[in-house]
Amino acid sequence: MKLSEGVEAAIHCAAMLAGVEGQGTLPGAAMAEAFGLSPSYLLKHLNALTAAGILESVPGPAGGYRLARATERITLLDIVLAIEGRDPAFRCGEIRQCGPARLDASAYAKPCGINVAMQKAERAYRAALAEARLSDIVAKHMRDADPRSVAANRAFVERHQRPQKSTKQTER
Amino acid sequence: MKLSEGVEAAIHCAAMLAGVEGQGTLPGAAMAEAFGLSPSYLLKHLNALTAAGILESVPGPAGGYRLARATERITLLDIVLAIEGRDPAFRCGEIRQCGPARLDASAYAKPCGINVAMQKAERAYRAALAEARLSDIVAKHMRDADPRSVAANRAFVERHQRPQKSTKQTER
DNA sequence: ATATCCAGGATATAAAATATCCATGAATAT
DNA sequence: ATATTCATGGATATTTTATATCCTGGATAT
Ligand code: FES
Ligand code: FES
Repeated sequence: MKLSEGVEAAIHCAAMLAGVEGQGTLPGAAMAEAFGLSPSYLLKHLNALTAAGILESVPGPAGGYRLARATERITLLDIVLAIEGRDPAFRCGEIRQCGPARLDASAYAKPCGINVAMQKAERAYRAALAEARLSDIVAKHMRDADPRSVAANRAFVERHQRPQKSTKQTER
Repeated sequence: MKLSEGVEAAIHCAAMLAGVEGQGTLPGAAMAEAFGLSPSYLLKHLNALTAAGILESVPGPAGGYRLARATERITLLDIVLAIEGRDPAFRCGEIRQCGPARLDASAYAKPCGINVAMQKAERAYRAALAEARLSDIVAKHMRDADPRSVAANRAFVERHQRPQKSTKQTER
């Protein structure tokens, strides 16, 4: 049981994107630099977040990433599932019927008790993650973290964000 | 996030060992055969369970494994931690301070909010696993599972279990 | 003494995570 | 329209981890 490092990176990026104004975007390379990560690899995770509908991507110059919906409607569970996949951590391999004395299939109709106990625990895990909204994370950071840190973060997005200018704004 | 297959094997073995009578033991090779697993690899996991104090091992002929304590005092959490290790699934890599604009260390004194949210979810997961006692698993199996299956399991341990005879019993 | 079983280390293979590179395509300026 | 710039997405390499096997040594009952 081990979560990939990409999960941490993805959450940090989402939290940072929460700081851009309006429809502005933030290039992936900038976020990679901000956290000292390899850009090429981070893009893969950002890609996964985009595919999951958590982020939106804007190609071309002045492009980048932005959040696809409000921070109140993005949870840590959304991000974790997007990066780690939606499969449960424990998977019943049905090894109970892999022995030499295999019975008729009807004897294994009911799901095994081990699996239900494991899935119950995993539901508790996911429920806890679903309670953690991105808005809570950023709010708590603003309130509790060191002022120098929040100022530095704000300055960083201020410097790298790219306001979406022409078409999209006039369309609205 | 993915649990190793060894976890399922370990739980099944523990449940099977719950069926042996008294101080009797069950050889690891027999359990490997019962679940269609590679014996050499299963021994590694059983070894981990022994090191964690969940099982006891008896060398020599008439040797094997037995539970180290009552089924009421063995939880799925015990087994999962023994196989997967005690480290948390999510580890804060402190990438917030890996960027180019690293501040003074005092700015990162407080633990980051992302980590606390993740650890909170993991505590919920472990708490749920700690609620699941091995005695519950076997009781539920006896009650709900197909009668043919429980009979086959009982017959299997009956055939392979090895009663501990001489010294240990006379000592007591 | 012999046969059986576990413990542990060394080793080999398979799978997955991590990291890098290049081709494609979109927006802007000329 | 065309060329240029930039980011995305897919394809590819490298590293780490999990899985599986093998062998030696120690312990115990027959
Ligand atoms: S048969 Fe093993 S967990 Fe379901
Ligand atoms: S700094 Fe990234 S999770 Fe703590």
